[in-house]
Amino acid sequence: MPISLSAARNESTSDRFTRGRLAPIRTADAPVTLNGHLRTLHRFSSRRHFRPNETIFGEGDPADCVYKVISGTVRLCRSSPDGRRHIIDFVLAGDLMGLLECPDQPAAADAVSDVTLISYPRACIDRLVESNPEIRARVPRHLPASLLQAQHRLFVLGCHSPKERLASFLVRLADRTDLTQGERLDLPMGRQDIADHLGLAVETVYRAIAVLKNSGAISAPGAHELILSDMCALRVLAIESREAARCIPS
Amino acid sequence: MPISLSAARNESTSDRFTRGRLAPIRTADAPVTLNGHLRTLHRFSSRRHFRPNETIFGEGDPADCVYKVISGTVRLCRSSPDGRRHIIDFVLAGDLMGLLECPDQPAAADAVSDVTLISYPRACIDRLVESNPEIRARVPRHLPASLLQAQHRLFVLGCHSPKERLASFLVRLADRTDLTQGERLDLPMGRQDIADHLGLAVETVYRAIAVLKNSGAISAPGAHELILSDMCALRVLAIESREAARCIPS
DNA sequence: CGATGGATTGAACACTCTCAATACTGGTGG
DNA sequence: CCACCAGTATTGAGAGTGTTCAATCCATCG
Repeated sequence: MPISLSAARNESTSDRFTRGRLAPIRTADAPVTLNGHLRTLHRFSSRRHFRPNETIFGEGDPADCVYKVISGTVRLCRSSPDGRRHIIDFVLAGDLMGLLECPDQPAAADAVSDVTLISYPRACIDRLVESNPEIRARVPRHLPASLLQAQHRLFVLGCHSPKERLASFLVRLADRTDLTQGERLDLPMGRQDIADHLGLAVETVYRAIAVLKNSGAISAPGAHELILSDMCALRVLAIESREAARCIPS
Repeated sequence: MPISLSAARNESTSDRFTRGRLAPIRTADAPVTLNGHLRTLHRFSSRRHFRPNETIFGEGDPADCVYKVISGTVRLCRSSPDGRRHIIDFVLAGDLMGLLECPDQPAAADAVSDVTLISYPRACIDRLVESNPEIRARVPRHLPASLLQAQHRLFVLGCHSPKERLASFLVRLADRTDLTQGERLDLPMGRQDIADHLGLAVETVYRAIAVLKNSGAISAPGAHELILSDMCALRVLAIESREAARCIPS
């Protein structure tokens, strides 16, 4: 189960579903069951808080919960015995993680910044899903999205230069946070995290940032905030394969 | 005759199908419906053949079919306008492709070797799945597996040296073809394909192969077949993160 | 039996990584 | 309030590795 479905821009689905605001279902006995499960879900869910760099769960831990990140940023990483680390993805506020079915966590999760999340026992979720065709039809939409996302990142790691990787990363982050042109982009993660996410050395990340700054595509008021002044240029760099360069200048 | 013909055939198939020739679904008589769907599926499926390098479908084509590869090997690739190409994965005989729900193909597919496959209209599959809980329970298992696989490859591309990437690739190929120790591994794809899959230059692939040969881990009777003489060493190289080095010497 | 395209190897180069040094920053304690 | 400290950010220089360019070999095919 695990891995992160961080691509979950499907907020509407998850929100409604976790908060029990679903419209009543018309099939014979479904409503009762559904409400029962929702109650159970609510009863067993718990809100938790983590400090920066605190571990939420480790690689290989039993994957018995689904999490919804309320605030803060989480990183999902895999590491090899010799210390190399790869950050599969960052999970932002509003995203779900742990949706992927799998007996134990395929990646570790730890807090990048202060994190608040709600954990739901997987069994409850499963029952809820089973008992309700509507939910069933919606939840699995996350997977295809994550898979597409992963494939795109494979493309990036396989073919792109540091500058392009960074642009890719920034563009996606901006899109995920509904950033409007010129607004400040919050970068909760450190440079090392970015490096491990993009398959680069930290210094290379700094240099890529410097290059983008010099070219005028971005500016950096602080280490943890950027202004993407030229989204158009960034999108061109972050070659989005066939939907390439669909550039909408401000 | 190649592409246009096949595309045309595709079209007509799906057209006919989507024009509502299907029996309506009634929950009551599921068995009947199921059989009906199976019949429909059979009627609209078609067996097709492709020569090496022939295109099966292109990136962005409407994704209206699910394919089962009967024989041969297919490569799924994404490419950027400037010619860089990444091979997401190879599809081997017996594998399914096109299961991912998505309006249009996120990657192009073309034949590596001579390929025979059967295509099923997606809509048929969807109805079949909907109408049968057993099938429904099975089909979606593919996705989590693919996602895990993709995440593992991200790790490989992000953190591993050419030698390690090659080892990873070979080990997986061996595992997928149920290769027993010492047996010949068939490598249907060319060196360039391997390079594009591993995010390396062709020459680097040659050199990685040379290194593995010199270390005695593999030997190469021909360009398209290898003998993995030391699977153990290969698995150690192909650091499989937490299940690392689960080495079972012959 | 040339020819074309893939496989293979060599050498030079470019780029990223590594190592190392310096500058910030927030937090702590005097 | 300021000095200090630890961790992170940033920049520089050199080394190593993968890429690029170029040449050769080999096999399949007309």
